[in-house]
Amino acid sequence: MAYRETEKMRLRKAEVRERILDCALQSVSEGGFRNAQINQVAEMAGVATGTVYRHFESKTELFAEVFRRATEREVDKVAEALAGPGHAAERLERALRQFAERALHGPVMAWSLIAEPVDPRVEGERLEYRRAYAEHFERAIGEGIEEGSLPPQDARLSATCLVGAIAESLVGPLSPTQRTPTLPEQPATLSDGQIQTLIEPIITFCLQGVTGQRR
Amino acid sequence: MAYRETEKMRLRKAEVRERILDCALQSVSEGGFRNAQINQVAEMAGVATGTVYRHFESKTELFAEVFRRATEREVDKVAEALAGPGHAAERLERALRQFAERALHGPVMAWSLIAEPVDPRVEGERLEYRRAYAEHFERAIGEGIEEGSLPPQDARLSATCLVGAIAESLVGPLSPTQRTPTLPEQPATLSDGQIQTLIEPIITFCLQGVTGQRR
DNA sequence: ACAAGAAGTGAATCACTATTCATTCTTTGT
DNA sequence: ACAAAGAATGAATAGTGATTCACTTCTTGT
Repeated sequence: MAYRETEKMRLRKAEVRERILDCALQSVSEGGFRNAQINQVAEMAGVATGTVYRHFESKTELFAEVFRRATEREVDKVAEALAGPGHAAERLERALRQFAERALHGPVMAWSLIAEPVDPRVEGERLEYRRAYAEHFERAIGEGIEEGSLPPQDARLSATCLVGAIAESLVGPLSPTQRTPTLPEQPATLSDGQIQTLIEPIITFCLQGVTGQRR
Repeated sequence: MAYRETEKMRLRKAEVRERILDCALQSVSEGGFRNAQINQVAEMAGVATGTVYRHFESKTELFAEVFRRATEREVDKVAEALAGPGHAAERLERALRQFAERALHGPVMAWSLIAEPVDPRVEGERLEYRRAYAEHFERAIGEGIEEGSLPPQDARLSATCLVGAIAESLVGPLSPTQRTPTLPEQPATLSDGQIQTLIEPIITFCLQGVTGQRR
């Protein structure tokens, strides 16, 4: 009995795992899930193909985790915006803005998270991701109803509609300009001005949907 | 010079093509795009694998056409609902109801059209499909603004939000219950009562979004 | 009835990559 | 320094299902 896993090794393994995850994330944020390959990720991370399998069950599992991670960042931002001061409607507005602005600034990743065709296992993560958003929105709406700043409504459905409305209106602007399928996904970069013009009517629609009040 | 394509042959070919298309459509409506295979479709249609390729460039092309077809039916229904009598808001309501009810009654196909991960070529069709809906809605909203029954707004964005909101709120109810990936997609069948309960708040949100009026 | 041209056939092939695993390299405790 | 236990390697493999194509069958005009 000679080798016993030591702290040093545990750390090193964790580092490698982390590096693989980072590289996979980067790969996705550059070319989407479609163009992300294990060999390529392994090379980026400076490890052999097989090593990836020492750390992740399968490609799917790896990318599911990548998705989860990228997602958490985004959801956290929205949660943060919702946690700030103000009435429910104001907080929702901040959160929706946050969501849209971030998406439009990192179009490839956003598109991958929102709309890219992915394998079912990853699609499962996407459902959770959307549900996570919806839950945050739902809570805020629920609070709004309680404090009387929002009319009574099915908070869950409204929240879902919010997520759908905003995601859908971003899909067009985000979707990679159609090209030769072999070329990497092409992000549609937008100016800040364009971004604002796009966001305003979306926010209006969403808030009206929730408040039932013209704005 | 002996064989000259004749009307009879043209018809027969068209029939075969049609049959293949029908079978592919049925295959999708039973198991989604994921589980649709060329061999299987060929068998269903009573032709050899190769024959499929005589009528369609590739699997992708075949299923893109399947998607287009299924889609046209749905879009037509919505267009019909929008074409009826009444103010813009009433017509929109009818159309949204139509959309949601149909989707919830044919959940596998609806899920395939709305949310199933599909290959990029087919995804392209999906974008068009969603755009087609959005265009119809956009027109109705535009008319509403003109006739003064709806407040001024960016009709296109509002329309997009409508599509997103309704599609998103249907994804949950439609999405196949997670099971062994090899088993066919499992539709979540809903009672008429459940369907109505689900639809009501969605409609409310959507109409409020468009009208800015509590209902 | 014949030959030319198409359409149909389906077993064999191909393409694509995720995954494996026999081998080599590292780490650890004695 | 040694042996035991992992960890890493990456070339080879495997699984999947789309696609091909040499051959057969059918249609048509003469």
